[in-house]
Amino acid sequence: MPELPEVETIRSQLEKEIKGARIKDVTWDVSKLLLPNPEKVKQTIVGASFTEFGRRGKLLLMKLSNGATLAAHLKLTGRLLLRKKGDPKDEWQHVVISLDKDRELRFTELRKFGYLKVLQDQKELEKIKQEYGPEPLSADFTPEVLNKILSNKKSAIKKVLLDQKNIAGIGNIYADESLFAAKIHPERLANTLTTSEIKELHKAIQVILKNAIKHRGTSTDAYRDIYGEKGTFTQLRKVYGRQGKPCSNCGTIIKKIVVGGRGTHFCPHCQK
DNA sequence: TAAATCCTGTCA
DNA sequence: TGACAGGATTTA
Repeated sequence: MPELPEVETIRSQLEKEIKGARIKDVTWDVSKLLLPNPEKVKQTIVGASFTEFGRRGKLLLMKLSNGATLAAHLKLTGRLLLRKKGDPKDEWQHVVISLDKDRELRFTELRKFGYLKVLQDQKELEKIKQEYGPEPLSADFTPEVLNKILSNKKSAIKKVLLDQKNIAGIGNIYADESLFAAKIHPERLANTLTTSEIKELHKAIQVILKNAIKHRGTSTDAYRDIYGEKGTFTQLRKVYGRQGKPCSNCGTIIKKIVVGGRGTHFCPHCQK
């Protein structure tokens, strides 16, 4: 599923390919994917051009020349694909943003949980940005900041990592992978982690997210980049989706349990 | 805090 | 053929 590394991959690819591109038209066949409503989206973005591609957590922020921002959340199965006019229709294609030079930005969504949302102005953009916790790859995300986040939370560390209000951009794959790398059991209560464990976890989060970006994300499921290509971090994951297989570190069989209602993969021997 | 909700392809 | 997966929000 698209988490921080996947959205960051899409962000940088779009920046490279369509910065400055002008929006000519928007068409759709599922209204609920366009917020606040399709007509408003069309009216706002047609005629404008893309000036900047940003990201906050898993939310892609496409800034426009008219001061508005088109925000995209891909949830579990959303894709943004860059195609040429006349290319064969993509699977689950529901929104097409027609650009200059016969290009199309297509939004495909199998489960229809994701959305494209117009943010009218800077104020609306800032309001949404501040709903998230720190960006885990920014300079102000330090072990001390992580310590502060965890110290007053009496719930499972896995749950705390998934809450976007605590840290922005970590989803099920990278939560499990980070906890494995830090040798921390996913059900440990957040406020019981030692200083050195927090340091390890902080490092694991940063190393894993950076490496996943380098490999253009993980494609265990529907995720694809804007060219329709799979990410290659899939081959590097140690626990996510590897239940029943041996741990790469000790050979113990990887277990899958449910934590906070989410499938959670870990090594019962390595993670304490 | 836990469960239901949205949605549909995949798997048992 | 029914259970399951899952991000974020809503409801119990």
